[in-house]
Amino acid sequence: MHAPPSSRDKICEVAEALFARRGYAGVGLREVADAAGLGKSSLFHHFRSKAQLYCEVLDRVLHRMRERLDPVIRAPLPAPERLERWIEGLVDGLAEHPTTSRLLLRALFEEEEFIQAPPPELARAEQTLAGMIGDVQQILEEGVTSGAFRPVSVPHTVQSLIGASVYHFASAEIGEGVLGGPLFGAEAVSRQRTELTSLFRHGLIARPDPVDDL
Amino acid sequence: MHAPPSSRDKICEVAEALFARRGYAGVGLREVADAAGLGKSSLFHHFRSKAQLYCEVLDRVLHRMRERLDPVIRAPLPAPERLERWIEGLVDGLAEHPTTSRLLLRALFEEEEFIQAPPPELARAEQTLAGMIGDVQQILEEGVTSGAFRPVSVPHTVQSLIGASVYHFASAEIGEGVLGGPLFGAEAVSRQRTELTSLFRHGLIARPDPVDDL
DNA sequence: ATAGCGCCCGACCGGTCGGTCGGGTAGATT
DNA sequence: AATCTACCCGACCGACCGGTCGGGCGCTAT
Repeated sequence: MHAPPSSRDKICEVAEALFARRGYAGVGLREVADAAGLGKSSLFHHFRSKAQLYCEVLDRVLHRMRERLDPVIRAPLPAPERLERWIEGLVDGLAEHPTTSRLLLRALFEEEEFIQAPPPELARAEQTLAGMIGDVQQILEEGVTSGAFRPVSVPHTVQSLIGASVYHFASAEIGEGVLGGPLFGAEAVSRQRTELTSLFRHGLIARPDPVDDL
Repeated sequence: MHAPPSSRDKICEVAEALFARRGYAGVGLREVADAAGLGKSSLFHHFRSKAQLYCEVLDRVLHRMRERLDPVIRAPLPAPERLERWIEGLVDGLAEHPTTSRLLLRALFEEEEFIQAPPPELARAEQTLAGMIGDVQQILEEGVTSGAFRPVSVPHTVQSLIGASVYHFASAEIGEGVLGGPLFGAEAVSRQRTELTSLFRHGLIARPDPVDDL
C-alpha cells in the first residue's frame, strides 16, 4: 500500500499537520522542509510555490472527506436516514484525522489571501467543497419537500450543520474545557455522533404537534 | 460619547479589523500603525508587544459580547425562553460587529501561539469566555434537570450551539455561496436568528412522543 | 564512457518581521 | 524659565521570510 511514501507525499503530510496547527502565514517553508527531512530548496522541485503547496494539501483533505461521504448520497434511503448517515460520516471523518477540522476552518479565512493570483489547485478544492455542500443541501431539500422535515431554510440549516460539526473538533483547548476531557477520544467521538444526529433529527423532523411557531 | 477616540482606542479598532481579516501572524505592526495614522514605534508606547495588543483586542471583543448577553442570564424566565434569548443575543451580537466571529474563531487557533510567555491579558480574555460558556451551560443544565429539555449532553450541545452560530457569520464567501446572498444583510440575520432558535427549540424540547431513540 | 534526468542541497537575494533606541514636540506643573 | 510627562517619530537591529541559482549525486539509456 504505502511502504515508502514518496517525498512529495511526505511533504504533503507534514505540511497538512503544520498548516492545521499554525495556519498558512504562521508556517515557514523552512519548517516544512525540516519536518519532511529535506532542504528548503527541494520543496520547489515538487511545488511551484508555498501557495500551491497549501492549496494542494487543502484539496487532498477535501477529497478524502468527499470520498467518505460519497456513498451516503447515493444510498436509496429516505432523507432523514440519509442525513443521519451523512452526519455520522462527517463526524467520523473529522475525528479520524484531527488535522482536518482545523485546516478546513482556517481555510475559511486564508482563501482570501489568494484572491490575487489564485493557484489552479484552489479552484479544484473549492469545487470539491461545493460538491459536498451541494450534496447535503440536496438531502435537506428532499426532506423538506417530501414533508419529512419542517419547512426550514435549507441554506441556514446547512450552515448550522457544518458549523456545529467542524467547530467541535477544531475547538481545541476550549472544547476540551467544555467537555472536560479529550475531543478525539473514542467515547467523546461516539457521543458527538449521537448528540449531533439526535439534535438535528429532533430539530428537523416535522411534527403533528408544533410547539409555538411564530 | 466618543468625540475623539484616543490613539490607544484607535489602534485597538484598526487592529481588531486587521486581526479578524488576516489573523495574528498575517498582520504586521507596520500595517496596524499605518491604518491608525501613527508610526510603528508609537505602538510600543501603548502596548508592550504585538502579543499584548492582540490579547487586549480579543478581550475587548469578548467583553463586548459578554455585556450584551449578561442580562439574559439574570432574567427570571424558564430555561427554554432564556436559551432562546441567549441565542438571539449571540446572533445579534455577532451580526452587529462582523469582525467578531472571525476574530473569535481565529482565536481558537492562535491562542496556542502564546503557550510560552502568555501575556496577562490572555488570561483575562479566557476568563471572560469561560464565563459566557458557563452561563449557557447553566441554562442548559437547568432545562435538562427541570425536564423541559431532553436529557442531552450539555457540553456537546454547548459546542454545537457555539459552532453553529459563530461559524455562520465567519463563513465568508463559502457561507455567502450557500445562502446565495450577503451574510450580514438584515434579512439574512433575522432569518439566522429564527432558524437557529427554532432548530434548538425543536431539537432540545422534551416530547411525550420520542421518535426512535436508541 | 558519457550524456541525460530526477532529486536534492548550500548559498544567496531582496524584503519584511517584531522590537529597540535616541531624540523631538507640545502641554501641564513648579 | 525650567522641568516633567505623555506622545510620537525615523533610523536601525538581527532574524526570518519566500524564492532563485548553480551545482552535486545516483541512476538509466545510449
